[in-house]
Amino acid sequence: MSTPHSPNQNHLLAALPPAEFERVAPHLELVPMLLGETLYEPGGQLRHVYFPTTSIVSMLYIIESGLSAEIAGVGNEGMLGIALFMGGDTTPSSAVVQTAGHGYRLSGKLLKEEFNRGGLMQRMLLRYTQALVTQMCQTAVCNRHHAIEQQLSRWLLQTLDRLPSNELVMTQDLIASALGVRREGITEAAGNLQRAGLISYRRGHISVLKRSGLEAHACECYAVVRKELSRLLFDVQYRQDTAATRVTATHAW
Amino acid sequence: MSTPHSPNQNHLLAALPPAEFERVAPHLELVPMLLGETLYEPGGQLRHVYFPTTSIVSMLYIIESGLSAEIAGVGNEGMLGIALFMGGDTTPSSAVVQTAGHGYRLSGKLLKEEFNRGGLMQRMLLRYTQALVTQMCQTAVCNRHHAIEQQLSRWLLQTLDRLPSNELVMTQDLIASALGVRREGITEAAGNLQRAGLISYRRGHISVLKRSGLEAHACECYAVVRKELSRLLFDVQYRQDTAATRVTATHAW
DNA sequence: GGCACTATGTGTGTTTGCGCACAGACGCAA
DNA sequence: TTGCGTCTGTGCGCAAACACACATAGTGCC
Repeated sequence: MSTPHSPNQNHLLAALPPAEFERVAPHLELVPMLLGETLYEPGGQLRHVYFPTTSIVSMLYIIESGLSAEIAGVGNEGMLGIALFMGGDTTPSSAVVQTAGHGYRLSGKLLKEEFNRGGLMQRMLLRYTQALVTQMCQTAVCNRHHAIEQQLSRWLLQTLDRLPSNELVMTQDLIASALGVRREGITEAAGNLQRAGLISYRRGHISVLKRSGLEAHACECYAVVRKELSRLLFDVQYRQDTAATRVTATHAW
Repeated sequence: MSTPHSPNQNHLLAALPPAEFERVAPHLELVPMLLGETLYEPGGQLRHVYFPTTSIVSMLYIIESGLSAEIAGVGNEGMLGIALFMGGDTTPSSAVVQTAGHGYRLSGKLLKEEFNRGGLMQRMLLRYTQALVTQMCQTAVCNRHHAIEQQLSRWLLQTLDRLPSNELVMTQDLIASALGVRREGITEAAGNLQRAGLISYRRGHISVLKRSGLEAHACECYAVVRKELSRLLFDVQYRQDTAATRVTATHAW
Protein backbone atom coordinates (compact mmCIF):
# COMPACT_ATOMS: atom_id res chain seq x y z
CA MET A 1 0.00 0.00 0.00
CA SER A 2 1.28 3.42 -0.85
CA THR A 3 -1.29 5.15 1.37
CA PRO A 4 0.28 6.66 4.47
CA HIS A 5 -0.96 5.16 7.69
CA SER A 6 -2.59 7.15 10.45
CA PRO A 7 -4.41 6.25 13.65
CA ASN A 8 -7.16 8.54 12.42
CA GLN A 9 -8.15 5.89 9.91
CA ASN A 10 -9.74 4.17 12.86
CA HIS A 11 -12.92 5.91 13.88
CA LEU A 12 -12.56 5.33 17.58
CA LEU A 13 -9.03 6.68 17.72
CA ALA A 14 -10.04 9.58 15.52
CA ALA A 15 -12.81 10.42 17.94
CA LEU A 16 -10.63 10.68 21.02
CA PRO A 17 -10.30 14.14 22.50
CA PRO A 18 -6.78 15.61 22.16
CA ALA A 19 -5.59 15.02 25.71
CA GLU A 20 -6.53 11.38 25.66
CA PHE A 21 -5.22 10.86 22.18
CA GLU A 22 -1.86 12.40 23.07
CA ARG A 23 -1.48 10.07 26.00
CA VAL A 24 -2.00 6.88 24.01
CA ALA A 25 -0.57 7.96 20.64
CA PRO A 26 3.09 7.33 21.50
CA HIS A 27 2.20 3.76 22.40
CA LEU A 28 0.17 2.95 19.33
CA GLU A 29 2.02 0.44 17.24
CA LEU A 30 1.23 0.01 13.55
CA VAL A 31 1.01 -3.70 12.77
CA PRO A 32 0.27 -5.57 9.56
CA MET A 33 -2.61 -7.97 9.91
CA LEU A 34 -2.31 -11.01 7.69
CA LEU A 35 -5.19 -12.96 6.25
CA GLY A 36 -6.06 -15.83 8.55
CA GLU A 37 -3.92 -14.57 11.41
CA THR A 38 -5.35 -15.34 14.83
CA LEU A 39 -5.31 -12.35 17.14
CA TYR A 40 -7.01 -14.04 20.07
CA GLU A 41 -7.37 -17.70 20.94
CA PRO A 42 -10.40 -18.72 22.98
CA GLY A 43 -9.53 -18.45 26.63
CA GLY A 44 -6.12 -16.95 25.98
CA GLN A 45 -4.85 -13.95 27.88
CA LEU A 46 -5.39 -10.70 25.99
CA ARG A 47 -2.14 -8.74 25.89
CA HIS A 48 -3.12 -6.07 23.40
CA VAL A 49 -6.11 -4.39 21.96
CA TYR A 50 -6.31 -3.75 18.21
CA PHE A 51 -7.74 -0.83 16.30
CA PRO A 52 -8.10 -1.96 12.67
CA THR A 53 -7.61 0.65 9.98
CA THR A 54 -7.57 -1.17 6.64
CA SER A 55 -8.12 -4.69 7.94
CA ILE A 56 -11.24 -6.52 9.01
CA VAL A 57 -11.34 -9.01 11.85
CA SER A 58 -13.94 -11.67 12.59
CA MET A 59 -14.92 -12.51 16.11
CA LEU A 60 -15.98 -16.10 15.99
CA TYR A 61 -16.96 -18.98 18.17
CA ILE A 62 -15.74 -22.44 17.36
CA ILE A 63 -17.75 -25.30 18.80
CA GLU A 64 -16.64 -28.78 19.74
CA SER A 65 -17.68 -30.32 16.44
CA GLY A 66 -15.28 -27.94 14.72
CA LEU A 67 -18.06 -25.86 13.20
CA SER A 68 -17.88 -22.14 13.72
CA ALA A 69 -19.87 -18.98 13.39
CA GLU A 70 -18.97 -15.35 13.23
CA ILE A 71 -20.69 -13.37 15.91
CA ALA A 72 -19.42 -9.97 14.89
CA GLY A 73 -17.03 -8.31 12.51
CA VAL A 74 -14.72 -5.46 13.41
CA GLY A 75 -13.17 -3.00 11.01
CA ASN A 76 -12.04 0.60 11.15
CA GLU A 77 -15.20 1.53 13.02
CA GLY A 78 -14.20 -0.39 16.11
CA MET A 79 -11.70 -2.28 18.18
CA LEU A 80 -10.86 -5.73 19.48
CA GLY A 81 -10.14 -6.72 23.03
CA ILE A 82 -13.21 -5.48 24.84
CA ALA A 83 -12.85 -8.17 27.47
CA LEU A 84 -9.86 -6.29 28.84
CA PHE A 85 -11.72 -3.28 30.10
CA MET A 86 -14.83 -5.29 30.87
CA GLY A 87 -12.72 -6.97 33.50
CA GLY A 88 -12.68 -10.50 32.15
CA ASP A 89 -9.21 -10.33 30.60
CA THR A 90 -10.16 -13.11 28.23
CA THR A 91 -13.12 -14.41 26.21
CA PRO A 92 -14.29 -17.72 24.81
CA SER A 93 -14.24 -16.25 21.31
CA SER A 94 -11.53 -16.22 18.68
CA ALA A 95 -10.49 -13.25 16.60
CA VAL A 96 -9.25 -14.00 13.10
CA VAL A 97 -8.18 -11.60 10.36
CA GLN A 98 -10.70 -11.84 7.57
CA THR A 99 -9.38 -9.12 5.29
CA ALA A 100 -5.67 -8.40 5.32
CA GLY A 101 -4.53 -4.88 6.09
CA HIS A 102 -3.21 -2.86 8.95
CA GLY A 103 -4.20 -1.81 12.39
CA TYR A 104 -2.84 -0.18 15.51
CA ARG A 105 -2.00 -2.16 18.58
CA LEU A 106 -1.99 -0.89 22.13
CA SER A 107 -0.90 -2.70 25.26
CA GLY A 108 -3.80 -3.94 27.33
CA LYS A 109 -2.28 -2.42 30.44
CA LEU A 110 -2.26 1.05 28.96
CA LEU A 111 -5.77 0.75 27.66
CA LYS A 112 -7.04 -0.34 31.04
CA GLU A 113 -5.33 2.58 32.73
CA GLU A 114 -6.88 4.98 30.29
CA PHE A 115 -10.27 3.34 30.66
CA ASN A 116 -10.10 3.58 34.42
CA ARG A 117 -9.57 7.32 34.31
CA GLY A 118 -13.27 7.40 33.60
CA GLY A 119 -13.02 10.05 30.90
CA LEU A 120 -14.37 10.25 27.39
CA MET A 121 -12.31 7.27 26.39
CA GLN A 122 -14.31 5.15 28.80
CA ARG A 123 -17.56 6.59 27.60
CA MET A 124 -16.66 5.94 23.99
CA LEU A 125 -15.47 2.39 24.56
CA LEU A 126 -18.61 1.51 26.44
CA ARG A 127 -20.83 2.94 23.76
CA TYR A 128 -18.90 1.06 21.12
CA THR A 129 -19.29 -2.08 23.19
CA GLN A 130 -23.01 -1.61 23.20
CA ALA A 131 -22.99 -1.29 19.42
CA LEU A 132 -21.01 -4.50 19.24
CA VAL A 133 -23.51 -6.22 21.50
CA THR A 134 -26.27 -5.14 19.17
CA GLN A 135 -24.39 -6.69 16.29
CA MET A 136 -24.00 -9.93 18.21
CA CYS A 137 -27.65 -10.11 19.14
CA GLN A 138 -28.77 -9.37 15.65
CA THR A 139 -26.48 -12.10 14.40
CA ALA A 140 -28.12 -14.52 16.81
CA VAL A 141 -31.59 -13.70 15.50
CA CYS A 142 -30.39 -13.69 11.91
CA ASN A 143 -28.93 -17.17 12.35
CA ARG A 144 -32.27 -18.34 13.55
CA HIS A 145 -34.66 -16.84 11.08
CA HIS A 146 -33.09 -15.60 7.88
CA ALA A 147 -32.15 -17.47 4.74
CA ILE A 148 -28.58 -17.82 3.56
CA GLU A 149 -29.06 -15.47 0.66
CA GLN A 150 -30.27 -12.69 2.91
CA GLN A 151 -27.48 -13.29 5.34
CA LEU A 152 -24.92 -13.22 2.57
CA SER A 153 -26.26 -9.89 1.40
CA ARG A 154 -26.06 -8.51 4.90
CA TRP A 155 -22.54 -9.81 5.34
CA LEU A 156 -21.34 -8.33 2.07
CA LEU A 157 -22.75 -4.96 2.98
CA GLN A 158 -21.20 -4.99 6.42
CA THR A 159 -17.85 -5.91 4.94
CA LEU A 160 -18.18 -3.30 2.25
CA ASP A 161 -18.79 -0.60 4.85
CA ARG A 162 -15.35 -1.30 6.23
CA LEU A 163 -13.51 -1.14 2.93
CA PRO A 164 -12.55 1.75 0.69
CA SER A 165 -13.50 0.09 -2.60
CA ASN A 166 -16.44 -1.96 -3.79
CA GLU A 167 -14.35 -5.06 -4.27
CA LEU A 168 -13.66 -7.62 -1.60
CA VAL A 169 -10.97 -10.26 -1.72
CA MET A 170 -12.73 -13.27 -0.38
CA THR A 171 -13.31 -16.89 -1.32
CA GLN A 172 -16.70 -18.51 -0.95
CA ASP A 173 -15.14 -20.92 1.46
CA LEU A 174 -14.15 -18.12 3.80
CA ILE A 175 -17.57 -16.52 3.65
CA ALA A 176 -19.15 -19.90 4.36
CA SER A 177 -17.14 -20.44 7.49
CA ALA A 178 -17.86 -16.90 8.63
CA LEU A 179 -21.58 -17.41 8.24
CA GLY A 180 -21.31 -20.93 9.58
CA VAL A 181 -22.88 -22.57 6.53
CA ARG A 182 -21.69 -24.87 3.78
CA ARG A 183 -19.56 -23.59 0.96
CA GLU A 184 -22.11 -24.87 -1.56
CA GLY A 185 -24.76 -22.78 0.13
CA ILE A 186 -22.72 -19.68 -0.58
CA THR A 187 -22.09 -20.78 -4.18
CA GLU A 188 -25.80 -21.01 -4.72
CA ALA A 189 -26.71 -17.77 -2.96
CA ALA A 190 -23.90 -15.86 -4.63
CA GLY A 191 -24.96 -17.30 -7.97
CA ASN A 192 -28.43 -15.88 -7.43
CA LEU A 193 -27.05 -12.47 -6.51
CA GLN A 194 -24.84 -12.52 -9.58
CA ARG A 195 -27.68 -13.51 -11.88
CA ALA A 196 -29.68 -10.65 -10.39
CA GLY A 197 -26.86 -8.33 -11.43
CA LEU A 198 -26.06 -7.23 -7.89
CA ILE A 199 -22.55 -8.61 -7.68
CA SER A 200 -19.97 -10.17 -9.92
CA TYR A 201 -17.08 -12.32 -9.00
CA ARG A 202 -14.17 -14.33 -10.16
CA ARG A 203 -12.14 -16.68 -8.05
CA GLY A 204 -11.76 -14.93 -4.78
CA HIS A 205 -12.77 -11.44 -5.84
CA ILE A 206 -16.27 -10.14 -5.33
CA SER A 207 -17.40 -6.82 -6.75
CA VAL A 208 -20.57 -5.20 -5.59
CA LEU A 209 -22.34 -3.71 -8.59
CA LYS A 210 -25.62 -2.50 -7.14
CA ARG A 211 -25.37 -1.63 -3.50
CA SER A 212 -28.98 -0.56 -3.30
CA GLY A 213 -30.13 -3.86 -4.74
CA LEU A 214 -28.08 -5.70 -2.19
CA GLU A 215 -29.66 -3.63 0.56
CA ALA A 216 -33.08 -4.58 -0.70
CA HIS A 217 -32.04 -8.21 -0.73
CA ALA A 218 -30.54 -8.19 2.76
CA CYS A 219 -32.53 -8.78 5.87
CA GLU A 220 -33.36 -5.95 8.21
CA CYS A 221 -30.45 -6.97 10.42
CA TYR A 222 -28.04 -4.93 8.36
CA ALA A 223 -29.94 -1.70 8.82
CA VAL A 224 -30.58 -2.28 12.52
CA VAL A 225 -26.91 -2.79 13.30
CA ARG A 226 -25.76 0.11 11.20
CA LYS A 227 -28.31 2.48 12.65
CA GLU A 228 -27.46 1.51 16.19
CA LEU A 229 -23.75 1.99 15.60
CA SER A 230 -24.43 5.38 14.13
CA ARG A 231 -26.66 6.38 17.03
CA LEU A 232 -24.19 5.27 19.66
CA LEU A 233 -21.12 6.87 18.15
CA PHE A 234 -22.59 9.94 16.57
CA ASP A 235 -22.40 12.23 19.54
CA VAL A 236 -18.97 11.25 20.78
CA GLN A 237 -16.71 14.23 20.85
CA TYR A 238 -14.48 14.57 17.82
CA ARG A 239 -11.03 16.03 17.78
CA GLN A 240 -10.83 19.17 15.72
CA ASP A 241 -7.83 18.39 13.59
CA THR A 242 -8.18 17.98 9.87
CA ALA A 243 -7.40 14.30 9.81
CA ALA A 244 -10.26 13.40 12.07
CA THR A 245 -12.59 15.63 10.15
CA ARG A 246 -11.60 14.04 6.89
CA VAL A 247 -12.00 10.51 8.10
CA THR A 248 -15.32 10.99 9.76
CA ALA A 249 -16.62 13.05 6.90
CA THR A 250 -16.29 10.14 4.52
CA HIS A 251 -19.05 8.40 6.35
CA ALA A 252 -22.67 9.33 6.39
CA TRP A 253 -22.94 9.07 10.13
CA MET B 1 -45.33 -16.35 48.55
CA SER B 2 -44.70 -16.57 52.24
CA THR B 3 -40.94 -16.27 51.82
CA PRO B 4 -39.64 -12.91 53.01
CA HIS B 5 -38.08 -10.82 50.30
CA SER B 6 -34.57 -9.51 50.42
CA PRO B 7 -32.27 -7.78 47.94
CA ASN B 8 -29.73 -10.44 48.86
CA GLN B 9 -31.71 -12.93 46.84
CA ASN B 10 -30.14 -11.25 43.84
CA HIS B 11 -26.53 -12.24 43.49
CA LEU B 12 -25.32 -8.93 42.19
CA LEU B 13 -26.92 -6.94 44.97
CA ALA B 14 -25.69 -9.48 47.49
CA ALA B 15 -22.17 -9.02 46.22
CA LEU B 16 -22.05 -5.26 46.68
CA PRO B 17 -19.66 -4.03 49.33
CA PRO B 18 -21.41 -2.47 52.34
CA ALA B 19 -20.83 1.17 51.49
CA GLU B 20 -22.21 0.82 48.00
CA PHE B 21 -25.08 -1.34 49.11
CA GLU B 22 -26.09 1.16 51.80
CA ARG B 23 -26.21 3.93 49.25
CA VAL B 24 -28.58 2.15 46.88
CA ALA B 25 -30.57 0.06 49.37
CA PRO B 26 -33.00 2.82 50.37
CA HIS B 27 -33.93 3.27 46.74
CA LEU B 28 -34.47 -0.37 45.90
CA GLU B 29 -38.11 -0.98 45.26
CA LEU B 30 -39.58 -4.46 45.50
CA VAL B 31 -41.83 -5.05 42.52
CA PRO B 32 -43.92 -8.04 41.45
CA MET B 33 -43.09 -9.19 37.95
CA LEU B 34 -46.01 -10.72 36.15
CA LEU B 35 -45.83 -13.41 33.51
CA GLY B 36 -45.71 -11.82 30.09
CA GLU B 37 -45.10 -8.31 31.41
CA THR B 38 -42.90 -6.20 29.15
CA LEU B 39 -40.16 -4.40 31.06
CA TYR B 40 -38.52 -2.81 28.04
CA GLU B 41 -39.87 -2.08 24.59
CA PRO B 42 -37.37 -2.01 21.74
CA GLY B 43 -36.06 1.52 21.41
CA GLY B 44 -37.87 2.75 24.48
CA GLN B 45 -36.18 4.89 27.08
CA LEU B 46 -34.95 2.85 30.05
CA ARG B 47 -36.12 4.44 33.28
CA HIS B 48 -35.20 1.69 35.71
CA VAL B 49 -32.93 -1.25 36.04
CA TYR B 50 -34.24 -4.50 37.47
CA PHE B 51 -32.58 -7.03 39.73
CA PRO B 52 -34.72 -10.21 39.58
CA THR B 53 -34.92 -12.32 42.70
CA THR B 54 -37.55 -14.99 42.10
CA SER B 55 -38.47 -14.03 38.54
CA ILE B 56 -36.82 -14.75 35.21
CA VAL B 57 -36.77 -12.31 32.34
CA SER B 58 -36.09 -12.98 28.66
CA MET B 59 -34.19 -10.52 26.56
CA LEU B 60 -35.50 -11.01 23.07
CA TYR B 61 -35.34 -9.60 19.61
CA ILE B 62 -38.47 -9.42 17.52
CA ILE B 63 -37.97 -9.19 13.78
CA GLU B 64 -40.19 -7.62 11.17
CA SER B 65 -41.91 -10.85 10.28
CA GLY B 66 -43.06 -11.10 13.88
CA LEU B 67 -40.77 -13.99 14.67
CA SER B 68 -38.60 -13.64 17.71
CA ALA B 69 -35.67 -15.18 19.48
CA GLU B 70 -34.38 -15.01 22.99
CA ILE B 71 -30.82 -13.81 23.09
CA ALA B 72 -30.32 -14.15 26.81
CA GLY B 73 -32.18 -14.90 30.00
CA VAL B 74 -31.76 -13.04 33.25
CA GLY B 75 -32.62 -14.32 36.69
CA ASN B 76 -31.34 -13.77 40.20
CA GLU B 77 -27.78 -13.99 38.95
CA GLY B 78 -28.04 -10.77 37.02
CA MET B 79 -29.77 -7.58 36.09
CA LEU B 80 -31.63 -5.84 33.29
CA GLY B 81 -30.94 -2.43 31.86
CA ILE B 82 -27.30 -2.67 30.92
CA ALA B 83 -27.76 -0.13 28.15
CA LEU B 84 -28.11 2.55 30.80
CA PHE B 85 -24.58 2.41 32.06
CA MET B 86 -23.18 1.45 28.69
CA GLY B 87 -24.29 4.89 27.61
CA GLY B 88 -26.89 3.97 25.03
CA ASP B 89 -29.91 4.57 27.27
CA THR B 90 -31.94 2.21 25.12
CA THR B 91 -31.60 -1.02 23.15
CA PRO B 92 -33.29 -2.67 20.19
CA SER B 93 -34.21 -5.63 22.37
CA SER B 94 -37.30 -6.33 24.42
CA ALA B 95 -37.39 -7.66 27.94
CA VAL B 96 -40.34 -9.86 28.85
CA VAL B 97 -41.06 -11.68 32.10
CA GLN B 98 -40.82 -15.38 31.43
CA THR B 99 -41.33 -16.69 34.94
CA ALA B 100 -43.45 -14.67 37.32
CA GLY B 101 -41.92 -13.59 40.61
CA HIS B 102 -40.34 -10.58 42.18
CA GLY B 103 -37.41 -8.31 41.67
CA TYR B 104 -35.96 -5.03 42.85
CA ARG B 105 -36.15 -1.93 40.81
CA LEU B 106 -33.73 0.99 40.91
CA SER B 107 -33.98 4.28 39.09
CA GLY B 108 -31.68 4.50 36.11
CA LYS B 109 -30.39 7.85 37.28
CA LEU B 110 -29.20 6.44 40.57
CA LEU B 111 -27.60 3.45 38.98
CA LYS B 112 -25.70 5.63 36.54
CA GLU B 113 -24.47 7.82 39.36
CA GLU B 114 -23.25 4.82 41.26
CA PHE B 115 -21.67 3.35 38.15
CA ASN B 116 -19.83 6.57 37.43
CA ARG B 117 -18.20 6.60 40.83
CA GLY B 118 -15.98 3.96 39.32
CA GLY B 119 -16.00 1.70 42.36
CA LEU B 120 -16.65 -1.97 42.81
CA MET B 121 -20.18 -1.53 41.57
CA GLN B 122 -18.81 -0.49 38.20
CA ARG B 123 -16.38 -3.36 38.16
CA MET B 124 -19.10 -5.85 39.01
CA LEU B 125 -21.59 -4.53 36.48
CA LEU B 126 -19.01 -4.64 33.72
CA ARG B 127 -18.01 -8.17 34.55
CA TYR B 128 -21.62 -9.22 34.62
CA THR B 129 -22.09 -7.55 31.25
CA GLN B 130 -19.28 -9.62 29.86
CA ALA B 131 -20.94 -12.77 31.14
CA LEU B 132 -24.14 -11.67 29.47
CA VAL B 133 -22.28 -11.06 26.22
CA THR B 134 -20.93 -14.59 26.41
CA GLN B 135 -24.45 -15.87 26.79
CA MET B 136 -25.59 -13.90 23.75
CA CYS B 137 -22.72 -15.12 21.59
CA GLN B 138 -23.23 -18.68 22.59
CA THR B 139 -26.90 -18.32 21.74
CA ALA B 140 -25.95 -17.09 18.30
CA VAL B 141 -23.76 -20.13 17.67
CA CYS B 142 -26.30 -22.47 19.21
CA ASN B 143 -29.00 -21.12 16.89
CA ARG B 144 -26.80 -21.91 13.96
CA HIS B 145 -25.53 -25.34 14.73
CA HIS B 146 -27.46 -27.21 17.38
CA ALA B 147 -30.66 -29.22 17.10
CA ILE B 148 -33.85 -28.20 18.84
CA GLU B 149 -33.63 -31.03 21.34
CA GLN B 150 -30.19 -29.96 22.48
CA GLN B 151 -31.24 -26.36 22.69
CA LEU B 152 -34.30 -27.28 24.71
CA SER B 153 -32.12 -29.18 27.16
CA ARG B 154 -29.80 -26.20 27.47
CA TRP B 155 -32.69 -23.84 27.99
CA LEU B 156 -34.29 -25.99 30.66
CA LEU B 157 -31.03 -26.18 32.55
CA GLN B 158 -30.44 -22.47 32.35
CA THR B 159 -33.94 -21.81 33.60
CA LEU B 160 -33.59 -24.37 36.34
CA ASP B 161 -30.45 -22.69 37.62
CA ARG B 162 -32.50 -19.60 38.34
CA LEU B 163 -35.27 -21.35 40.22
CA PRO B 164 -35.39 -22.85 43.71
CA SER B 165 -37.24 -26.03 42.73
CA ASN B 166 -36.92 -28.54 39.92
CA GLU B 167 -40.27 -27.60 38.45
CA LEU B 168 -40.87 -24.87 35.95
CA VAL B 169 -44.20 -23.35 35.09
CA MET B 170 -44.01 -23.04 31.36
CA THR B 171 -46.08 -23.95 28.32
CA GLN B 172 -44.49 -25.42 25.21
CA ASP B 173 -45.73 -22.41 23.33
CA LEU B 174 -43.71 -20.09 25.52
CA ILE B 175 -40.58 -22.15 25.21
CA ALA B 176 -41.04 -22.25 21.47
CA SER B 177 -41.19 -18.51 21.15
CA ALA B 178 -38.20 -18.15 23.46
CA LEU B 179 -36.13 -20.48 21.34
CA GLY B 180 -37.58 -19.02 18.18
CA VAL B 181 -38.89 -22.33 16.87
CA ARG B 182 -42.32 -23.83 16.23
CA ARG B 183 -44.44 -25.10 19.08
CA GLU B 184 -44.62 -28.54 17.42
CA GLY B 185 -40.87 -28.70 17.44
CA ILE B 186 -40.89 -28.34 21.20
CA THR B 187 -43.65 -30.93 21.55
CA GLU B 188 -41.51 -33.41 19.70
CA ALA B 189 -38.26 -32.63 21.50
CA ALA B 190 -39.94 -32.58 24.90
CA GLY B 191 -41.61 -35.87 24.08
CA ASN B 192 -38.22 -37.40 23.44
CA LEU B 193 -36.84 -36.07 26.70
CA GLN B 194 -39.86 -37.39 28.55
CA ARG B 195 -39.58 -40.83 26.97
CA ALA B 196 -35.91 -40.83 27.97
CA GLY B 197 -37.06 -40.30 31.56
CA LEU B 198 -35.28 -36.96 31.92
CA ILE B 199 -38.32 -34.78 32.42
CA SER B 200 -42.01 -35.14 32.99
CA TYR B 201 -44.70 -32.66 32.35
CA ARG B 202 -48.33 -31.91 32.40
CA ARG B 203 -50.01 -28.90 30.88
CA GLY B 204 -47.70 -26.07 31.65
CA HIS B 205 -45.63 -27.71 34.34
CA ILE B 206 -42.30 -29.29 33.58
CA SER B 207 -40.39 -31.28 36.18
CA VAL B 208 -36.78 -32.14 35.67
CA LEU B 209 -36.22 -35.70 36.85
CA LYS B 210 -32.62 -36.33 35.89
CA ARG B 211 -30.57 -33.21 35.78
CA SER B 212 -27.41 -35.08 34.87
CA GLY B 213 -29.14 -36.73 31.95
CA LEU B 214 -30.30 -33.38 30.72
CA GLU B 215 -26.78 -32.06 30.96
CA ALA B 216 -25.56 -34.95 28.85
CA HIS B 217 -28.27 -34.21 26.33
CA ALA B 218 -27.62 -30.49 26.16
CA CYS B 219 -25.08 -28.93 23.87
CA GLU B 220 -21.83 -27.59 25.21
CA CYS B 221 -23.31 -24.08 25.18
CA TYR B 222 -24.81 -24.60 28.60
CA ALA B 223 -21.52 -25.43 30.25
CA VAL B 224 -19.63 -22.66 28.48
CA VAL B 225 -22.03 -19.97 29.62
CA ARG B 226 -22.23 -21.24 33.14
CA LYS B 227 -18.50 -21.55 33.50
CA GLU B 228 -17.91 -18.08 32.17
CA LEU B 229 -20.47 -16.56 34.52
CA SER B 230 -18.85 -18.32 37.40
CA ARG B 231 -15.39 -17.18 36.40
CA LEU B 232 -16.41 -13.58 35.96
CA LEU B 233 -18.36 -13.24 39.17
CA PHE B 234 -16.44 -15.53 41.46
CA ASP B 235 -13.90 -13.05 42.69
CA VAL B 236 -16.20 -10.11 43.19
CA GLN B 237 -16.10 -8.96 46.76
CA TYR B 238 -18.90 -10.28 48.92
CA ARG B 239 -20.47 -8.49 51.81
CA GLN B 240 -19.94 -10.29 55.08
CA ASP B 241 -23.49 -10.42 56.37
CA THR B 242 -25.19 -13.73 56.84
CA ALA B 243 -27.80 -13.19 54.16
CA ALA B 244 -25.23 -12.76 51.45
CA THR B 245 -23.32 -15.76 52.65
CA ARG B 246 -26.42 -17.87 52.62
CA VAL B 247 -27.48 -16.83 49.17
CA THR B 248 -24.13 -17.30 47.55
CA ALA B 249 -23.50 -20.53 49.36
CA THR B 250 -26.45 -22.19 47.70
CA HIS B 251 -24.64 -22.08 44.40
CA ALA B 252 -21.74 -24.17 43.36
CA TRP B 253 -19.73 -21.22 42.10
C1' DG C 1 -71.31 -31.44 35.81
C1' DG C 2 -70.89 -29.20 31.64
C1' DC C 3 -68.61 -25.88 28.83
C1' DA C 4 -65.14 -23.16 26.90
C1' DC C 5 -60.53 -22.39 26.52
C1' DT C 6 -56.03 -23.59 25.97
C1' DA C 7 -52.37 -26.88 25.90
C1' DT C 8 -50.61 -30.86 23.75
C1' DG C 9 -50.16 -34.77 20.29
C1' DT C 10 -49.96 -36.20 15.55
C1' DG C 11 -50.12 -36.37 10.55
C1' DT C 12 -48.92 -34.79 5.78
C1' DG C 13 -46.45 -32.40 2.60
C1' DT C 14 -42.89 -28.86 1.63
C1' DT C 15 -38.68 -26.31 2.04
C1' DT C 16 -34.19 -25.36 3.40
C1' DG C 17 -29.85 -26.61 4.20
C1' DC C 18 -26.57 -30.51 4.82
C1' DG C 19 -23.23 -34.29 3.28
C1' DC C 20 -20.96 -36.27 -0.23
C1' DA C 21 -19.10 -36.77 -4.77
C1' DC C 22 -17.15 -35.08 -8.66
C1' DA C 23 -16.45 -32.13 -12.77
C1' DG C 24 -14.77 -28.00 -14.65
C1' DA C 25 -12.25 -23.73 -14.49
C1' DC C 26 -9.10 -20.41 -13.13
C1' DG C 27 -4.42 -18.87 -11.85
C1' DC C 28 0.11 -19.31 -10.56
C1' DA C 29 4.58 -21.33 -11.22
C1' DA C 30 7.99 -24.05 -13.25
C1' DT D 1 2.92 -24.37 -22.19
C1' DT D 2 2.04 -27.58 -19.07
C1' DG D 3 0.65 -28.91 -14.79
C1' DC D 4 -0.96 -28.69 -10.22
C1' DG D 5 -3.53 -26.77 -6.58
C1' DT D 6 -7.40 -24.33 -5.33
C1' DC D 7 -11.69 -22.32 -6.11
C1' DT D 8 -16.31 -22.81 -8.04
C1' DG D 9 -20.47 -25.17 -10.08
C1' DT D 10 -23.72 -28.96 -9.87
C1' DG D 11 -26.22 -33.09 -8.89
C1' DC D 12 -27.83 -36.33 -6.10
C1' DG D 13 -30.17 -38.25 -1.51
C1' DC D 14 -31.17 -37.12 3.27
C1' DA D 15 -32.51 -34.96 7.61
C1' DA D 16 -34.29 -31.21 10.20
C1' DA D 17 -37.47 -27.99 10.75
C1' DC D 18 -41.42 -25.57 8.79
C1' DA D 19 -46.53 -24.62 7.67
C1' DC D 20 -50.94 -26.10 8.11
C1' DA D 21 -54.66 -28.93 9.77
C1' DC D 22 -56.98 -31.21 13.12
C1' DA D 23 -57.71 -34.51 17.00
C1' DT D 24 -57.49 -35.12 21.95
C1' DA D 25 -56.95 -33.95 26.66
C1' DG D 26 -56.35 -31.03 30.83
C1' DT D 27 -58.07 -26.97 33.64
C1' DG D 28 -60.70 -23.64 35.33
C1' DC D 29 -65.08 -21.44 35.56
C1' DC D 30 -69.92 -20.97 35.82
